[in-house]
Amino acid sequence: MRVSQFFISTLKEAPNEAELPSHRLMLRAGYIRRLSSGLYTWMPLGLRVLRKVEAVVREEMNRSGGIELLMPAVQPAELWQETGRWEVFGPQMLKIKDRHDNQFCFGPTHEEVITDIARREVKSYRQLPLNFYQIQTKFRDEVRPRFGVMRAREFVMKDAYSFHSSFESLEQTYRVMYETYSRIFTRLGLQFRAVAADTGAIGGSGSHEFHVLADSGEDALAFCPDSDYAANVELAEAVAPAQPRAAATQEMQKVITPGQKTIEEVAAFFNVSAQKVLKAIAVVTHENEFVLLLLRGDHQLNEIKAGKVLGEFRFASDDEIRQHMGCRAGYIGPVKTLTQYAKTTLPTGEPTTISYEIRILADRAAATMSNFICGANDDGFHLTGVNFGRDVQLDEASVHDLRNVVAGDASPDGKGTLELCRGIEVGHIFQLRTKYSEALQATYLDENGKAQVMEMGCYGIGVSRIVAAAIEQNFDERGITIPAGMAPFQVAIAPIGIKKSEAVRNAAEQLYKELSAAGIEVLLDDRDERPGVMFADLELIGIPHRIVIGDRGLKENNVEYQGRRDEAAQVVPLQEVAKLVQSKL
RNA sequence: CGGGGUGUAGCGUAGCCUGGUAGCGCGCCUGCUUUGGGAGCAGGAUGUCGGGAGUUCGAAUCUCUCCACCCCGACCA
Repeated sequence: MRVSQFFISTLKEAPNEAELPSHRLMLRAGYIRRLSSGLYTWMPLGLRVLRKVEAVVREEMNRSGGIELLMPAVQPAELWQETGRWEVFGPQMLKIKDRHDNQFCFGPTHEEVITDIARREVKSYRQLPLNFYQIQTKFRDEVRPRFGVMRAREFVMKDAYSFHSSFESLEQTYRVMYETYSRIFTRLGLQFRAVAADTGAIGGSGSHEFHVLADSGEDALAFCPDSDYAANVELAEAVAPAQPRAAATQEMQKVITPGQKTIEEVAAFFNVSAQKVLKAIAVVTHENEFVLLLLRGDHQLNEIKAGKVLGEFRFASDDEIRQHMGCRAGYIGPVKTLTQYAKTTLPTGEPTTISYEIRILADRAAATMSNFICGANDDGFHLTGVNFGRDVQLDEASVHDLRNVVAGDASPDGKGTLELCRGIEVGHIFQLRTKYSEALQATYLDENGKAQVMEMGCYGIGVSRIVAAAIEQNFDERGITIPAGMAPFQVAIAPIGIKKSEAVRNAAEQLYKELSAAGIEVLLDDRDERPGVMFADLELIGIPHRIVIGDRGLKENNVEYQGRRDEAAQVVPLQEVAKLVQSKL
């Protein structure tokens, strides 16, 4: 490709809407342009990258038995009503009406459509297993689109769905997909990690996420360097401390702590570590019960874990905290120095107060604290020397895993300690089991001629997100340095003074033809720009290999080669540069 | 949706507090010079100052309102 016949549109400065390196660079390099919040045009350069990723995904899916098809992006409401997800999916789903006033949605995912295909087309166990996939545009009306194509509303996804006559068959395909995903991300040259994951809204049992490792990733991952344990922090179990609770040695005392509201302030006030301070978090369940969650001061609540114990819940408002605890949020604690009262209204309309016991749930680590500090349920006061058993009743059933694991925690598999890193979720595989096949009555006839519900798996890859994630992992101060397998072109030729020097022009043209004929994607910068402009652009857009041709070198019959990540260029005889480049590809 | 912030030319920004004909850098167009790391000189084009309403003789600037976008939280590939 000649630059003069292509379209390159780079920016010296990134629009201020972008914050993340990958987002800024994709805009600067002219990979993408924003149309509206969460909606992006893939510019010619960016589209080439996107297609590269697609090609690898498609190739590996085909290799491992995937069968490609293409489903409509627009889907009828009736199908979604059959599985009950028309309501459940909520505002994330873009709902639209046609001219006949019939309801449709722009597909956020395709379990319903593919299961409909399966129930119509698959009749016998002899046809199973099957693994259909497509690469297609999805739309999810994200609460908060951000980071460019990383979390766009419209995005390209590879979604695969497998159907089976037994759970064993599902497990087998699941393992094959796990390996296929690992191969895809390896081929793309990405540093990634597969982790056990929460199954979330899609449901089902087994599930793994594939994350591209990057500090800016939205997910925290826990892994054990000494074993193969790895899980999303959402899921990673915080095991109970090995040490039992130490005996109470201090008397409980009420201490005036004016203005000390946060854990940090209280710990500093008493000159102890946050580990000695008990964190109390007030929440309200969907049944409107006020509950106190207890954590060690240095630990953080894991809302998914708490949700598994409590069901849906929300954080209590300041008013609710005062109503139930009689003080402000910074001073609440589990010790009932006062009876708890709640203001309420009698059926007669008369205001009154009732006393009752507030339910307490403690994290495993919090439950082993002793002689600790906590709020006194009195504005401006804390209690020291507090102990469970003596000052706060806590039964076994109230102790749960409620916190996020932290680095240094024991690995749940007992084989060492956990480390944390951050990742960008680019793939997710699920064992759906029969959730959708049952709802949609996708059955087949078994060996005995009996109708059986199909087992299902589903396997997603965020194709467009991979491009952003790859850049997030591969950039420097001059621009994009993505792995060659994803780069928009493999080689760039930068001729200096192409319009002036016939020697340069001839050498560049000949090299361009030679490399192109060898099937290499070459970009010839024939713009008659100054070298600085060419170098800056070619580096920004992330071409892995560059050949510079100038009169200076040609006098000695030399050109320069420089890899995108190389420190400096090397001088190469003109005749040998094609061979050199080919050896690098 | 809750909290915070920003909207001035294609991009980045000054001006706003204290109202008085909208400025700069980059980019773009023309010409000449220049050509190994985002050139120099000369000339030029481009703004409903996010929209609307109001206050005022006069609004980018003050007030109200709507909108868009970004950031932090709950969702997910």
